[in-house]
Amino acid sequence: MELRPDDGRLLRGQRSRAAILKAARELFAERGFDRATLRTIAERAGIGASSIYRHFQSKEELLIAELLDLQEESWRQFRLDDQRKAPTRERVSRFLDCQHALLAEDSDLTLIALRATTRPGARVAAQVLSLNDRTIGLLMEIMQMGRMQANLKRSVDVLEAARVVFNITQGARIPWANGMTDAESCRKAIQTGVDLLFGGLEKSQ
Amino acid sequence: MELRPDDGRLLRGQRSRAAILKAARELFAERGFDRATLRTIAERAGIGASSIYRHFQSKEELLIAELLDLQEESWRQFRLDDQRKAPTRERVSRFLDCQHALLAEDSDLTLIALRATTRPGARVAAQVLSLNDRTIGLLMEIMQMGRMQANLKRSVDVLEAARVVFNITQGARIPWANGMTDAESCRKAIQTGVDLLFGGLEKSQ
DNA sequence: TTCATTATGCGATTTTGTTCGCGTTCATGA
DNA sequence: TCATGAACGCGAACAAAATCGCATAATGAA
Repeated sequence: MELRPDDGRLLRGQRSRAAILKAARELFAERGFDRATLRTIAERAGIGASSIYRHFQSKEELLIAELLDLQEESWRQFRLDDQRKAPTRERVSRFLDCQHALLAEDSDLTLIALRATTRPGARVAAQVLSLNDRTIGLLMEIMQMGRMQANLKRSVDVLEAARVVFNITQGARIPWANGMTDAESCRKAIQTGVDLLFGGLEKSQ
Repeated sequence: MELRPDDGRLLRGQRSRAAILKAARELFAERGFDRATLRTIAERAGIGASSIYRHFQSKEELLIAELLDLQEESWRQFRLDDQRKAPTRERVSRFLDCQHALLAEDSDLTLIALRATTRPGARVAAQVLSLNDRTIGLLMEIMQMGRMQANLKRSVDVLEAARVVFNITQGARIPWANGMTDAESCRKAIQTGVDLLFGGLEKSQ
């Protein structure tokens, strides 16, 4: 039987879900993902620890929900003043800068998203991979436009190119998220990588 | 006080360590990393579960030891008939093919190595990151030679270029390790990525 | 020998993510 | 009014990695 959207049980559930997410965000920010236990999150949210599993399938999902919002926001900011006629390289750079600006505030997010992709079969892995695919899709869109405008070589496989760009960002963030480089070096590494990709390595004769 | 290398305690420790690694490899191969518990590993190795921690700091380290061997082996195979005068692109491709051929037999290894890099502060994370750096170093060597032989543009930052190549491989392996593509598609994705990087995306005028 | 030191081994315990069984609440329909 | 079913909540329990305190064995120094 179908429940009406304003059913009292559903409403209570939504309040709980929101309280859990709020508590989780706070505690992740205070102690980091691994040090924030589900029991303390539940306590702050005012419910029992096991009740969390009525709303999320795993601890990681608590963070991924946040990553999803963040990505949406970065795309929104990018589109805010995207010059569709600008050179493809510049558009890609701006896209990555928008993303970096937001991600740079929370290295845990990057790390846990990556960790989630090492849980084959889990729903959270599929979520992150599909989120990655959406990012790749947007990059592909930008590059496809460049290819049409004869800005890029016609021989370029835009899907593969978008994947390469994505992998460059992903790879550059790992040392940063491990505290081995700062956010600015991470940004520069991404930019350098993109420049190399666009310009190519081989001497043109 | 310094212990002699043939001290009875050290020898016993080495035997235990070897037994643990042997049992771990077998069980990882039989059930995969996550399904192999430390208790069963310890049981097969003929020791107590907690004793494993005398020799390794975490379960993941048991697998990383294997990854280390595998990398050494792939480098050995690469050097076996490396044509130092061949075009840089070809040398890089061969390098990656050697690596892929060995890794393709064990997707768990790739996945757990990646997961290990999401454990900031842990020794295993540093181990994997430093192993990655060695791979990047070898790639850099190859490209530096190409740059000297005027095979690559002089403006190329070989370290960054090597990082990009590495990130391409790393990124391409995630969907494969999650069972979303097969090993051959993974290999092709790596090759396509490298080709794009060498050729560049932009139209040369 | 005796004592101190060091590496190793181990059972008990802790920690933490997750599952289970049961109860509660709330709308619906006969 | 009362049974039904669905979403939610919870304490107990489970699973597995990791920690702790203590015991044992091996060696060298006194």
